[in-house]
Amino acid sequence: MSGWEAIRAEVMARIRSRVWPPGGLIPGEEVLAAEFGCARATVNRALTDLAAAGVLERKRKAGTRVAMLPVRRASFDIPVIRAEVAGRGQAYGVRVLHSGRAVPPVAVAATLGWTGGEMLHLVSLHLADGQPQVFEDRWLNPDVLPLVAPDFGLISANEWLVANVTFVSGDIAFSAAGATAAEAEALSVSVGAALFITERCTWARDAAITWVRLAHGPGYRLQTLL
Amino acid sequence: MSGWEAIRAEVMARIRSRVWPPGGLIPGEEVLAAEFGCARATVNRALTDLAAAGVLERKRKAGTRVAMLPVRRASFDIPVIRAEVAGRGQAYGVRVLHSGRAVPPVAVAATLGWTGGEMLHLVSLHLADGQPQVFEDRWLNPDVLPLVAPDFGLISANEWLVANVTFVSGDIAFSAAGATAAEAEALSVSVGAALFITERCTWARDAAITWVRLAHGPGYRLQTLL
DNA sequence: ATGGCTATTATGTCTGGACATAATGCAAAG
DNA sequence: CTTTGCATTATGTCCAGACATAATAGCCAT
Repeated sequence: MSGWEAIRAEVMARIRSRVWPPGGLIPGEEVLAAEFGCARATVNRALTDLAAAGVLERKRKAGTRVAMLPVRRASFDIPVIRAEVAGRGQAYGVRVLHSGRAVPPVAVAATLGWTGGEMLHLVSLHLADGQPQVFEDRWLNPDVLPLVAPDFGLISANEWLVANVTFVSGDIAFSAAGATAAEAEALSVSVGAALFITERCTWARDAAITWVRLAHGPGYRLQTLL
Repeated sequence: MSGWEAIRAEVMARIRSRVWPPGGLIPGEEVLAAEFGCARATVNRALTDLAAAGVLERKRKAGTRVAMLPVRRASFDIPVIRAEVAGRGQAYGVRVLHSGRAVPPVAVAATLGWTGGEMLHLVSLHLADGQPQVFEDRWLNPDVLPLVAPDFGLISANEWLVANVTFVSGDIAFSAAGATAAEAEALSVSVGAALFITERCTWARDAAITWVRLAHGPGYRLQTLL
């Protein structure tokens, strides 16, 4: 029960018991090192970790203080549909509903910064034990694909991209939206039913790779411990 | 352009350019330290950071390999309503719609592990420039409150708790749901409209503190960079 | 008072060394 | 052939000291 994790635990205990109240300044690293009988680097390791978790706020010279809001940041694993389904012991499957080339909607082109013409448009449905789970609407930059496009009915587009395309940056957003007609039919819900939406964009060095919108069926939750 | 962040950047560059492909084993810390002309601890700092971000997977003796899924983990700041509203330059306000004591619904009691009788029930509406933003439904353990309860019309329950109650653990979940009658009226949307839901539970050492469900108005997005 | 300069100080980072720990693979014993 | 145990090895952690950096606080001149 020693090491930097023990120090982190002790610091957390003092924060929770309000020995060090929110907003309060805590002793400097050297003082704590002396108290715990370890090197300053070890205290630094613990405090840096807590700062990364949002529990502490550190500034040079100003010192370290307890964050006003004890839990400011949460992190969780981005779900991979196949892994999620397999994790529940169900059989995973994809069904391609539509595949073709078209000019993307303005909203998609704008988000990706796409100024070319047509993109590859792929609409598919992810299944668990044959039951519809997630409705996927994806636009792909055709330049990132090989001349002979892979068969996205065999491997999901997401997994093919992860394995074959160098990605540089991206963003992800969560929201709620009513089911469109296409989504409603594919997911067997009524039009307008509340769906959980994940929207993801990825870019290579200077070119867009893909934009994807996942509509999760009812009951879907994204959960994490604080 | 030196230091452990430079090493992290260089490692990332090699991963992205597929010099080190997904699933591949990368050189050991000592080898990299020699190559970069720095101490092993510095390489360790960089690799540990990338492992925390989910980009690398490290195991003693087995070595370090590039994660199969390049972005497995995302983190973002948990929004604090008052801060969000203020950040947009709008005036923040709360309106308490209901306040009283009652036995909580089974679902709430079960999630919190509450076996007592009545809890404090608080329904309020968060406003930005007078416009409804978020509908809050909260159940509070009365034991954590002082004899003279604070006025939650002046300070939001969340902020009072953060400042006054020692919290130990909790969890948070995001989902989508259709607006209930009460939510629809308060937020000026139609019944059944898709709302983004945040649900949070917190516990003290052994007792429940609070359960809260926030229903965000249409257009709400939770966004983060990858 | 006010503006800018400087000394101080807490954290950030790095070094080069050390021991701890866990997992692997080989070798010896059953 | 299987199992047990040991040596090897890569990462995990730690130390003591050093310098870098940023931000504060006080000082001084205007």
